[in-house]
Amino acid sequence: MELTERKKKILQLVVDDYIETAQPVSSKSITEKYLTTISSATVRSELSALEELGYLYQPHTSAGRVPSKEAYKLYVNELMVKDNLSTKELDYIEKIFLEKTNSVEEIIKKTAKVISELTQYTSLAISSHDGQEIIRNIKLFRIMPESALLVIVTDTKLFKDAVIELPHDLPDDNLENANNLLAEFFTGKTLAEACADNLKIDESFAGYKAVFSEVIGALKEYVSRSDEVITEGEDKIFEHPEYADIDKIRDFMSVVTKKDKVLNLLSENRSIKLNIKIGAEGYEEIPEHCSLVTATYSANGVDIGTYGVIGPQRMDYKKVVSVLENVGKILEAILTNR
Amino acid sequence: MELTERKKKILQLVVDDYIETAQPVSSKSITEKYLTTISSATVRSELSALEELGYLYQPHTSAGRVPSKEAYKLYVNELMVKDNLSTKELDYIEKIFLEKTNSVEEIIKKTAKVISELTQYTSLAISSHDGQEIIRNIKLFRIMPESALLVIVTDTKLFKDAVIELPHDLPDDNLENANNLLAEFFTGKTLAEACADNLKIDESFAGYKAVFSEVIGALKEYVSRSDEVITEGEDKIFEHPEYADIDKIRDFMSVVTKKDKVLNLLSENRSIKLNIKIGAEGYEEIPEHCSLVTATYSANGVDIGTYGVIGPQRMDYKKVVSVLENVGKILEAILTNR
DNA sequence: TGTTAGCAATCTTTGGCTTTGAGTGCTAAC
DNA sequence: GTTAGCACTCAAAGCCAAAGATTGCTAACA
Repeated sequence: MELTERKKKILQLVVDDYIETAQPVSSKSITEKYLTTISSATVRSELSALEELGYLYQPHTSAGRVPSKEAYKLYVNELMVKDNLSTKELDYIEKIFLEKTNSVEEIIKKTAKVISELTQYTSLAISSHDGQEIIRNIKLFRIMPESALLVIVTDTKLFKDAVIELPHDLPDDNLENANNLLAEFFTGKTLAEACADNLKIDESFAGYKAVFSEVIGALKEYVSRSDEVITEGEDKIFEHPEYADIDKIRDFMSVVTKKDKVLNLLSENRSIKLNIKIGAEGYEEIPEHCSLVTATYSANGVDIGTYGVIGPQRMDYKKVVSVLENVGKILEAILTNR
Repeated sequence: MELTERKKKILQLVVDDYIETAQPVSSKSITEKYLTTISSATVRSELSALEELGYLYQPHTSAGRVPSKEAYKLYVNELMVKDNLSTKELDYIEKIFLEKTNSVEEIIKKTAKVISELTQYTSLAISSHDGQEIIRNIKLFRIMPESALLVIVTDTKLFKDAVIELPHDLPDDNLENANNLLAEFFTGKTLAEACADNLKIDESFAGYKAVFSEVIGALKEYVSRSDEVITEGEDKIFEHPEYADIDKIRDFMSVVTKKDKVLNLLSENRSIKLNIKIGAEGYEEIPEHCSLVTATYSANGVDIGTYGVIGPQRMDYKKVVSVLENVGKILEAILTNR
């Protein structure tokens, strides 16, 4: 059977209506609200055909139709008409990002908040690195006799710090020397280069070999792992009628309250610009009744974070995609220009 | 009417049983499980008296008794027998805290995690300062032409950092000078002294007045506000049968997922060693059906954080209090000794 | 051949009614 | 003061009927 234009149109209407109302869509409501020129009997036969094609199903015989996962997939790929954000919304995004923001953490927190507020869904965020950030400044700062704070500033103008161990009783003068060598050695290199395994540690660094290996360890840790995992608006899920079911809420919360699960979810889509997962799709972290939309943002060609929206399968995809795209555009513009 | 010893005993049994089973306690179950020497009719008349005194109530006529808020209050003050933690539990706490931990953030995260895992309730945590920490080291580190990272190390051996603005085009040499002056001026002072308003900025600092006022601003911010708010085990609430009700879960989540609310809750009890709130008790942040137990820990006479456990009114108070006390003891011992 | 009106069939939802069982309060006896 | 016995109360569960929504099917129509 062929998917005629009219079938597509009706499918789109069903999906849109179901996303809006959370109620199975009847042939009658289609003809009353949208296609007033044809009869409900005609729509009925189309719906019945769409059901046979696997795009719709009925919760029970005397109910309207509900979109299947296949329908949502077709919808996000072909059928949906992206929302245009209001100028109010766009201004809001700009206002937030024009405020001074220096650390990786702050950027991620802010972005997660903006996304959750505009979409009215739960947002997830991790910092992400492809290792292509160039080190602009790197320095150790003693905080205890045997440990130091390593501060790294990269060309995204965001900084990151980590605590490292110092060799036993390293005098302050030597720390100064070590700092000079660190600066000389690492400044201008990308993070990836800085922690490459074949790095030649020059003879002159011999005395600070221990320090260097600690620093490289910290850099590797920074590049390979996101320690910042943020979730915002976890309680937004309660607004959706299909989550009147306590077990679904529990499923949902057992993901969004666990940093390691959120990290896994976002990491796996780190390299993908925009990704839409409808239902679990094999990921054990996503409950079957949920959908996840993720986006990775970058500035100056360098990844700065992966963000996601998690919510019911009946998610307002057109709104979510528009918000993610617009937030990305504005954030990237602001971080690139400064 | 008098609260005889037998009435107290029966009340204790009712509370213990209700905490364990989450079911209204019947006269029959009391005589079967605990007081096998007296008849259920006798217990019934005692229960009826306890109800008249306001300690118990019946969900409906043909149900057993449930403790009132008054009963829980009496229970935590007089009746409960504190749990002894197993050596396994105590070893677990020690093991966690013996790992190297340097930043304020890490300590708080770890402690919140330990408390949640041992109590099986949701834990809340904020960093807290009474301003009595002595500054051991303070330094600025340039991260951009016009901003610097301020790193402060105090005698609790934990560090904290903040980004501050630098005056326009401050040369590196001057930053070095400023650092020397900062060290000279602030080292040895308590945080409270450091941000006292009547601080005399000496003539010789004149050139760095702007830097100093930024630094003092950051110190004030650090002392007055907790920016670190941690929650752990938000999904533990689902384990409790009285939270099969979606509205209660929603109430609960709307508190524990909002950092500002958690901050308010814990801040108000920051100065209190151990505090038990049963029901809202006038705090709009606490749902009426919840209880909150908080504790503030300190090392070397300096506050290091306020922690809380939030859960159903039917909370295992004896376990929670024991865990909070033991975690406090071990944490304080470890932070004091090092 | 596609569209439509009409109608029986299906199945959820709601409300009321009954039964069952747990637990109490009261009374009278010890 | 304690206890056995018993009537009373009320929630919970099961059952049934009525109401309402929506479909699929059929036959007629353009």
